[in-house]
Amino acid sequence: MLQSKLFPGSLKENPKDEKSVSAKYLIRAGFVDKVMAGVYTILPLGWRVLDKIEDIIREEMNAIDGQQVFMPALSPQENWRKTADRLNKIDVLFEARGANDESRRRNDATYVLNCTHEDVVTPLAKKMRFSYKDFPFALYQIQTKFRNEARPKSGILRGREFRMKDLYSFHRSEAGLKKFYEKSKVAYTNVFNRLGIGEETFITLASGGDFTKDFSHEFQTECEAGEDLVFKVKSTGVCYNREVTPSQAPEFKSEEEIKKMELIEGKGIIGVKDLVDFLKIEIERTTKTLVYKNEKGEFLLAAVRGDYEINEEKLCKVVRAERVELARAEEVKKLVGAEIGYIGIVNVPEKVKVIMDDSLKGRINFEAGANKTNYHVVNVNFGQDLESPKEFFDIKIAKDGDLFPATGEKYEVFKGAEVGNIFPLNTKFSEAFDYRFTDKDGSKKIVYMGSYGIGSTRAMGVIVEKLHDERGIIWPEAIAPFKVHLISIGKNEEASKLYEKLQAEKIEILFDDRDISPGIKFAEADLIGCPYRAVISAKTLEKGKLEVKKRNEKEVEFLTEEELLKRIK
RNA sequence: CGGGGCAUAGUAUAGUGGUAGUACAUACGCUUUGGGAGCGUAAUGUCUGGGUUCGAUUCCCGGUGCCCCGACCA
Repeated sequence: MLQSKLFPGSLKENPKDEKSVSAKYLIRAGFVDKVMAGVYTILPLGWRVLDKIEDIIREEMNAIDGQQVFMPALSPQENWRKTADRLNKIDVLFEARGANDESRRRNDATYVLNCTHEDVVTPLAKKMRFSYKDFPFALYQIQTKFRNEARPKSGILRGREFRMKDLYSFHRSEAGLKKFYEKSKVAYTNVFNRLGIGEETFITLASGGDFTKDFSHEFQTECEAGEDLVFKVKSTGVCYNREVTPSQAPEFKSEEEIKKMELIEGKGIIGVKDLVDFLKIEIERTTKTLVYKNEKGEFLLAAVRGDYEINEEKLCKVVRAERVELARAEEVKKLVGAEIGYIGIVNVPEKVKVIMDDSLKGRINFEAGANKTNYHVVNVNFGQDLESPKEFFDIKIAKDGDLFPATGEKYEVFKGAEVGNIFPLNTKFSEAFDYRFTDKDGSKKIVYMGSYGIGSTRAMGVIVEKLHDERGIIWPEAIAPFKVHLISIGKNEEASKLYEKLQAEKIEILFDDRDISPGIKFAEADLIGCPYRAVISAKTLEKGKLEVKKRNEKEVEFLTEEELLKRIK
């Protein structure tokens, strides 16, 4: 490719307002162009990279017998109503309909812009495959997804429209699903290794969300621009996403006499921060108590140490509830007789269930709401002012500094960017679409499914986040837009010859044939980040050699054309 | 979803109730060629709808969009 012909060709101004390195470099070097928040055009340079990333993904999916298909971006609303009314529940779902009167006169239907394809692939599979002989099988596609994100961020790391590989597997049994699920982990590991981010990408246990009660597994790349917090158990290497991290609070120790409980008026003192300032005590001494309601309308109190937050998903598991939500102000008042803000774990009405987090355990002389409007109590002690509960639970959101309960070791905590995720869907979608197969004995059995995603555009962004220096991007050879960036300094004729020669050898080469100052050429070559830079100038021609430099090395070498060819082939 | 800010040339910005300026980029000419070159010339403009006004790019209201912080993110 001649750089004089490359679109757009010249450098963009350094984009202001872009905080993430990947957005800055990818925009400035002309890999992508921002159309609006979270929506990007992939430009020729970017497409060359993305195409290679997706080829690698494709090869690994084919290796586990995935068959590629291409499903539509639009789908009928009806499909999305079948699964627990996902049409109304998925808060990132877009719809599409005629944009003007004339268009709507022709066809006034409203469609869903797919944000994932379980709701399309399940009816497809159901139409085609229904004998036990047909299983297992897996379909995948690489496609544009649409998600109405509240806040797109960091360039292509999180967009409203992005490309994703999604694979769906279908099995006769849970065991079959499990087996394939493990195979998919290996395939994913291969993908990220080949993309050059394998060493910093960790399989991370995460919530299955609405999809499944089991854990799902995320592939998290350690990355400052990432949006997830990953907790790693150093002794075993197991990683947890913050949302599911088992957490034990570091003990809050205070060697002191047990004091008498004291009622303190603190009108308008609501919230942990107020309390800390007002009572002049450590935050660990305060107690955060919230009133929840489960799906049956039963109330319960949940309490954590003041420096923690409650993890509602953990709370659900502890009380075996489908879901919990915060009780409304009037409900709280009716239940414990005090306004929100003064709720505590002392003087709790008999009938109300209290779930205490283990961060409360072992404290002496602590604070709590008095369950009396405008009052708090201090110097509260288990055994003296309230019964010590039979059991403490883990219902808090983990934070940096927490310990892994099983071994007591401190977690290593880092920010991660989720480049892939895999879900054991089990029978969620097959039940919803009534997808069953006929087994050997003629009986109808439910199909087990899994879903497996890799965001290819996000992966491209994460790779740049990981592989760059102060001058620009450093692409791994496997996905670089070109292998060689040839630069001529005043000697275009000689360079043209070499360019044609290398092209004939099927080397991917970008030739900077522009008549501009060498400084620009060097700076731009560093920014674009091809693995090899070759320079032809009066100086090199004198030696009869080329100056060759690898992007990730400092030293230059002088090689003959043949030596260069040998090196890069 | 909550809070804050912004909208002027391709880009980044200045300024004004009456004629809109600068830089970079672009085009042309001359010079220049190993780490983001110099001089000269030229072309290019106020997001959208309404209101106030003799007159609005400027003031007011709505819309749209963008940015930042937080919540959310199967």
